[in-house]
Amino acid sequence: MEYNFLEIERSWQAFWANNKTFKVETDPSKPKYYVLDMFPYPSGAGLHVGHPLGYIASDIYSRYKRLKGFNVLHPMGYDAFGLPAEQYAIQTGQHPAKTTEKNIERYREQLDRIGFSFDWTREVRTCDPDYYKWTQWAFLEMFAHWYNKKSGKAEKIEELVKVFACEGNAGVEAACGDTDIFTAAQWNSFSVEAREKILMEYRIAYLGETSVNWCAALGTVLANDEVKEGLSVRGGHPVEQRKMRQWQLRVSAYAERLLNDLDELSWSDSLKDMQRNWIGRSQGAEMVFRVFNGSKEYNLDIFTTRADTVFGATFMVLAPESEWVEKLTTEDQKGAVEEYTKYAKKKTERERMAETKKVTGVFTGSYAINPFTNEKIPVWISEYVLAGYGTGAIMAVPAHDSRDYTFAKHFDLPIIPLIEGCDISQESFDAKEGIMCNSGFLNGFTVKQAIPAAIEEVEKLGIGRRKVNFRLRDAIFSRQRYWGEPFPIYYKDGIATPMELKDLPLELPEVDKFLPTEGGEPPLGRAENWTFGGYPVEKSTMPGFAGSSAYYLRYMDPRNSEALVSKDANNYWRDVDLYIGGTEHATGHLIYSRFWNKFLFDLGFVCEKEPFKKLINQGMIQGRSNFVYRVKGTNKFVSLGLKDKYDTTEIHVDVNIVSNDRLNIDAFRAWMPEYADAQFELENGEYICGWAVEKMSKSMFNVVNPDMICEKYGADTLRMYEMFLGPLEQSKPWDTNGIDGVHRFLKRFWRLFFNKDTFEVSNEQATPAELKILHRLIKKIQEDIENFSFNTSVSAFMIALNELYELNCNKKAILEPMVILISAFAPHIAEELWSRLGNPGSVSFAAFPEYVEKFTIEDLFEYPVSFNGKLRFKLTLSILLNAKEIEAAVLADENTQKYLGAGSIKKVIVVPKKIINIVC
RNA sequence: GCUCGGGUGGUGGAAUAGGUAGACACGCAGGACUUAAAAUCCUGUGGGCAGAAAUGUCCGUACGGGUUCGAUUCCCGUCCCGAGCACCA
Repeated sequence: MEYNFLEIERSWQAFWANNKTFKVETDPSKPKYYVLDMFPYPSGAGLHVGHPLGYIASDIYSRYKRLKGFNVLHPMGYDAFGLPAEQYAIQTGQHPAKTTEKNIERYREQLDRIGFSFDWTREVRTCDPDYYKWTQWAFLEMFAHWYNKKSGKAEKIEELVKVFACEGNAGVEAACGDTDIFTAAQWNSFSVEAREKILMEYRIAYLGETSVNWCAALGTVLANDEVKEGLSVRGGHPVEQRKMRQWQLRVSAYAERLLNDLDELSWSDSLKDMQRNWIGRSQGAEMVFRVFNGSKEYNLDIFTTRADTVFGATFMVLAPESEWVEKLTTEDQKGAVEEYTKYAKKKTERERMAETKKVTGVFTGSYAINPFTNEKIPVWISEYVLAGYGTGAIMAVPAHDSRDYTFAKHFDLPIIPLIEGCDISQESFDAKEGIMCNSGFLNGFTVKQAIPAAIEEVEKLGIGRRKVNFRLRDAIFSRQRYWGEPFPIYYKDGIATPMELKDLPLELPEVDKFLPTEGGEPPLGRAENWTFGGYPVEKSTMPGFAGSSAYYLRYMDPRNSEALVSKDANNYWRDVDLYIGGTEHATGHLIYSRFWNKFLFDLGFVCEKEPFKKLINQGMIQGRSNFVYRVKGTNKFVSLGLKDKYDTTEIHVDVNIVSNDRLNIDAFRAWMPEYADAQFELENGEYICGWAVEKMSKSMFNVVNPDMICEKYGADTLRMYEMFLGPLEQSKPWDTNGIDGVHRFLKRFWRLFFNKDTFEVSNEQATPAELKILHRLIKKIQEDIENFSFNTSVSAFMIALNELYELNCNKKAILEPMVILISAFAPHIAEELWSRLGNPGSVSFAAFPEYVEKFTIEDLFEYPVSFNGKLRFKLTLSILLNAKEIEAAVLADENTQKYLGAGSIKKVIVVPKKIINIVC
């Protein structure tokens, strides 16, 4: 009987849907396991064959865990707010909710065809008011809390207010913005506005002036991870720096915890490194320099990691945006400085990056005193100093910092070497090694000794202190867009006032157009009566990462109208055991989500301090493009092997009309009108196409649609082939060419259960040889799945099948366990065979077959290799026997004795896992 | 520039607490079945040399060294490819 995959897959998908096979409930009697995919943004283009890779892997793992007796939570939903839908709405006038709904429908159809074991009763959509109610709620909680550095967690702002009223803020150690010190008496005398202004500096969600990535084409600000090389990730529009008053999240308060807690996570080292790099902890010192502009004196703070090099600080540099620029610019220099700051301001991020080598700067006219040498040193301004890092000002040590070096050379400033024997004639000496010189009390110290010694001295002199700085900035949380979560904030007499939980969700209002208003306000400015209690409501919306930051919590209890997640549900499901998704979220979603979780953890709403215990990054699936070669100036196409004989143009051709790199000529002629009368020069009667690996995209004509693969080969083939393609975490091109092999395997597997057209399996007992095949497979599949080495498990299935064919084995005792094993990979065919074997219900909850070592010692000696009196045996199976048993077995083995000569063995050394050494 | 990965047949890739390199699959070649096609099955397939053949032999895991009885695997250096960060003081 034919393997009718279309019929089998259709009927079992219906079975799963009708029986809600994969619906889960909290069940304290069973261990939980939570497998999560990064939910997709439903784009209009639908899924291509690369998208499901991670979903297939997570589905295999989920199914495996179910077989192992776990209560598996495996949900799916949609990250439905986003720019493309809004851009599309601007162009067509269609409401983004409508296009999003349509796209979701298409995604669902495509996903359903692949046979995933999602619990769809838990589906969430970030654009659903019942969902974003809790996004807004979390924001309100952040608004109502501040970060106490003493207790190391978020605390209620009301408590802070009480402290202010009793003691002022001098004793408060908070992660906060710039605030002056005030006493209790002062606080109590402040106006409501003044108090609110101060509190805003403490809130975890706060409104503040900041330099943002402004994208004029999109009319909105973007997060750093939404900008790549000065262009917006979505759309590729230019992005510039601008100062704006925006909602922000005080992510930086959590920098230390975000960094430290990485250690306990089972994430790849490269991903952890990316986050460490992004958080960017650096240890050093903050130091005060006396500066004077001729009339007035100030204390200027700088940050350095090289306090040991103070003796070589021959000038200072301010960032052009620094507030110090105004204070320190003298009359003489005013014109030059203004010109320079204007120049620096109008430069876009992109231009700055392109010109990193160019040295620019201007002298302020002011001087500072080097606190160690007491020398008078000039204060300059240059764009190579960043306003957002440290204090926006540095002490420049040209001898030992390459940036300071180029600057000093360019403007002819003095360079003093501080390390014995270092050569600074061509470049600076940046390495932290060597013996100090020209450095007063530090002379003779190694650099490693000098750094702490210098900081100690600085602290002793009272001109500075130890300081840790982070690169991680607060997250900018406002977007001047329509299609996002509205802020539950209104402005009462100009004061940002939170709504209450009972007022949520604050739903998106209808607008006539999705463009900014003529007055430059965000699209919500078009909403009629966008007020709350008569007061105007915040007009910006939340960014894309808002809705995705806590969705894994919502899945635990998706229909709860009282809380984001109930205590019970959270205490049962706790955290995500396995998270699979792309590496592109390393510094965006995966940081914000961890921050969000930690915040809710501080407040006691969630019980785990980290959301994602284990994380796997699936590789990207690239496209494999095909080419035809047109002879220039003609409509003649020559096959790959002949193209060098002509002057040809390489033209992309739709991969769907090419098979095994052979062009379907009729389909090509029908593909585009201009090729209707194309001429061909063939090789051996065929047109061979060239190929290359490129990004999968419409313009390269290399997009392969999973629906098409399911139609032609079936979902089970698609699933197994995607895994067979190569290691999960590696990027690799999609190549439909190899899919026949996997499809053939499934057909052969199917036939094993049939005698001609009748389903027929033998009830005979299995032989040891057959059992060996089965148990080796069980062991291999189990190990492979746990190591996420799915490509080698597909191979293992193929090998086992070949061996069973050789033995002509169709015994139920062997085949039934194999059906269970394969059900994680190819669930449809497994269900069908499972039911034909006479089992009721779904194979999904069968027990994973148990591996039993049933083999004799003879099995161990397949490959003797001798060398220098040592004899080694490679074992095909790992040994559960202990060393003594093996030694006895080797000594008793006839073949070994014969091979080596009786009595010649002196010692048997067992190396774990693979090798036995026999010393003669 | 810094950080992290990775270089194995015509192709995707197996094999690393050092031990038969190239499993499995694609492709290709030959064959069987067929009026034909599809499907299916069988055989061969890293390279060189010798041989009618079985087979033998040498070379082969980016390149050059090293450790070792033995290196795709470990160490040092070089080259190339990919990813991330990029004036972070």
